[in-house]
Amino acid sequence: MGIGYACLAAGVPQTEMKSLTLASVSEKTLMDTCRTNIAHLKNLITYTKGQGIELFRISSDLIPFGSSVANTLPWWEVFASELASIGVLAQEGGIRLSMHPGQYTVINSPNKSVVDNAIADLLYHARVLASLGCTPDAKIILHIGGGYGDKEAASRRFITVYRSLPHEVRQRLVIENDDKLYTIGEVLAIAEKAGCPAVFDNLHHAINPGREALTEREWMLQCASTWKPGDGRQKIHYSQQDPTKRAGSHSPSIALDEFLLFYEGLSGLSIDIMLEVKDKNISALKCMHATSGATREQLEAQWQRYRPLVHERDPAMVWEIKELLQGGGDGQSLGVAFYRLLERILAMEVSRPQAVITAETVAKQCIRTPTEGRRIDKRIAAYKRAEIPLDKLKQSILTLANNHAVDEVLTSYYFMM
DNA sequence: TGACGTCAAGATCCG
DNA sequence: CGGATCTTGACGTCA
Repeated sequence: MGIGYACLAAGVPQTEMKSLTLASVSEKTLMDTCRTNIAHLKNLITYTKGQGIELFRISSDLIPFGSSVANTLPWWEVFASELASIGVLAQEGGIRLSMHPGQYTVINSPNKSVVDNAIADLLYHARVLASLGCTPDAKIILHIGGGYGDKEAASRRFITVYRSLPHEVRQRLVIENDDKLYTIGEVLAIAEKAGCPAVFDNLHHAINPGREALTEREWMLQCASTWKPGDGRQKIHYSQQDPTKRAGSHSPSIALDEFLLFYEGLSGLSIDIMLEVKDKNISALKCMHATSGATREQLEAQWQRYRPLVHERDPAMVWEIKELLQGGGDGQSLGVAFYRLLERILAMEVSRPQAVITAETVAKQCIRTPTEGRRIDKRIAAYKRAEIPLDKLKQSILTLANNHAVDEVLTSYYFMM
C-alpha cells in the first residue's frame, strides 16, 4: 500500500513550477523556465525520497506549452541527462511516478482538432515519463471526456481513439471516473472493452455514483481486474469533500479518522493511493505515518513544522505535544495519537493576541533591515486593530522569508493554514 | 456568454 | 522603487 501526493510540496523551497504566457514565449524564456522547472522537479523528488513517500504525480506544467506548437524546444534532448538522473533518483527512492492531464485533454471529442491536440498532449506526458526512464507502471491518468448528448457514442469514440493511440501512450494510459458524466460503472465498461486499467476516485464516485449499488470496496475489486502485471499495483484517487465549497472541491487537509476508516476497508487489497488534497505532502505524511508508522525522528520533524500553528492557537498545547512525543508507544499508535491531537488543536480558533506573538517570533527570523522591520511592525499593528486578516499578515512575512531564503521559516507549515 | 479549476504571470495600484 | 493586490491566461464542455 503506497500513499502519495500530487504536483507540489508545501513547505519545500525551490519546488514551484514556473509558467509562461503565450505572449512571453521565446527560445530564451523556454530554456530558462524548463531549466528551472526541471531543477525544481529534482528538488521535489529528493524531498519525496527523503520522506519515504512512495507515490508522486508530476505536474503537467513541467514543460511550458509542452504539447503546443508554440514550444519548439527539443527539451527531451536538451535536458536528457538531467531528466535521466532525476528518474534514477526516483527509482532509488522507490517512488512511483504518474501524470494527470487536466480537464481540457479530451480524446473523445467529435471535433478532430480537439482530439489531435489531446493526442499531442498525451504524447507530451508520455515523453516526460519516458525521459525519466520510467517503466510502464508510471501511469497517465485521463478522464473519458465529454458526453455530447450521446454517452454511448462518446464512449465508443473513446475506445476507437484509445486503440489508435501510439504504444508509448497506450502502455501508460489509465482512465478515471469523473464527478459529472462518467460513473465508475461506465468507466469499467470502457476499460474492459479497451483493455485499459481503471482508477476509482472515491469523491467523484460519491457525487456521481450511477445506478448500480455496489460498495466502494466492490468497485475497487472490479477495477483490480483491469490492472495487468506490467501495469504495476492498482491505483486509486482518494479525497474528501471541502464542506465549505461546491460538491467535488477537495478539502484543505485529510481528516485522519475518516481516512483510517476508508483505509481499513482496503484490507487484503494491494493498492496505491494518490491523495488529492490542498495541503498535498502534509496530509500524505499524516496518512503514511498513521498507517505504516513513523520513527520518533519523523514525527519530531513534522512537529517542528506544525509548531507555529499550534503556538498561535494555544501555547499550552506545545507542552502537550512534547509530552506525547516523549511518551511510549510504537510508531503507528504514536503517529495516530500525534496527528489526532494536532487535528484537535488546529481546529481551535486562533486567538488574536497569541497570533501576534507568534507572528512577531516568525517575523524576527526574517527581518534583515530596519525598513523591513518597520513594514512588518505596521502590518502587525494593523492586524492587532483587526484591519487586515491574519493571512495578509502572514503573506508579508512570507515575502520577507522568500527574499532572504530563510529556510527554517519557509519549511514550516505556518503559511499553509 | 460565463462557469468550471488552477495558480503563476502580468498589470496596476499603493505607500 | 518595491511590495501588495487585482486581472488574465490557456485549455474544452456544458448550461
